[in-house]
Amino acid sequence: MYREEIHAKLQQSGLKITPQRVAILRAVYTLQNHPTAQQIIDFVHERDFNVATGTIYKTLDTLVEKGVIGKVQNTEEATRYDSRMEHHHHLYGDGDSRIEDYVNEELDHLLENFFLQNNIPGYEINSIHVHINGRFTRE
Amino acid sequence: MYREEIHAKLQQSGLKITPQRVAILRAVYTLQNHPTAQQIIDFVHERDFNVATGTIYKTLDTLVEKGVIGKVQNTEEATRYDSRMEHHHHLYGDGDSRIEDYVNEELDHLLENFFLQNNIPGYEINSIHVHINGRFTRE
DNA sequence: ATTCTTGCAAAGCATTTGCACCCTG
DNA sequence: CAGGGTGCAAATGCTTTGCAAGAAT
Repeated sequence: MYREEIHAKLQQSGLKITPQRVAILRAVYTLQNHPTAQQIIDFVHERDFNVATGTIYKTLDTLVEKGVIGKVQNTEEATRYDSRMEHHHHLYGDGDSRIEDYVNEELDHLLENFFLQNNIPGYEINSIHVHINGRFTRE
Repeated sequence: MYREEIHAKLQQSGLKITPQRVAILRAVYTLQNHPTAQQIIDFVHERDFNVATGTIYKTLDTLVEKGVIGKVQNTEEATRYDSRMEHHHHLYGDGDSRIEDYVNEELDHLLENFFLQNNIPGYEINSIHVHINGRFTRE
């Protein structure tokens, strides 16, 4: 990803172009494997210059907010436990801490068949969980 | 969930039956909405007796390990960022910190159609992300 | 000047760890 | 008395926050 493209991305999102943002964005694009904040910090420190930890976190938040980059989906709260042990999926409530179980064998078969017919080279599937995001319209 | 069932669960898993474990397990079964450790701590303190924080965490870990209860899937590390903004899914490597993107429009359509035909009462879907767990057999 | 950014260090929170004690077979 | 279980408090690790200083328009 070239400097010009990074500049363009920032401009499109309405953010000012600063050396810190350019460096952070370049780190995210360069580090392929869904980097953590720490990996981004290390990369920036090595390749560019010192950027404060707090700034990295703030900047990453800003970039996610503006839709320039994404976050790998996690519950982003504390770990939550589950009393159901059968295979099941989850419904997440947007802006809601609710998580409901979703059990549907037909869906399981559908996915199983799909991946039997659409083998992923170099990867052996163990299990598939569907994360459904949406809004609860009851209770 | 009755005391006898909880005792049976513990016994089946080869764990000793202790008041702490019974109380924690009852909390997980009673608290419906995928409780956090903190919610379990509060519940136990209110309904039963004081159990040390460290004990709750250790016990929950043990119960998950023995397959008595589950954890809601999260990356359980630090937040990870994603440079790809198109809709996509993720391949997770078991025992591997790798996360790869999986892009497949056919899968997206399949899921979309499935949920059009299988409406979830009281819930409005915004987005669907498939978490695929498995093993990378390359690199 | 006003607003947006940054640096820095302290604070916050969820979770883990180390160790002493305890109980049970 | 050996091993598993627990309590407690300190430590860890990731992330956030508050505030003062700097840069940009």
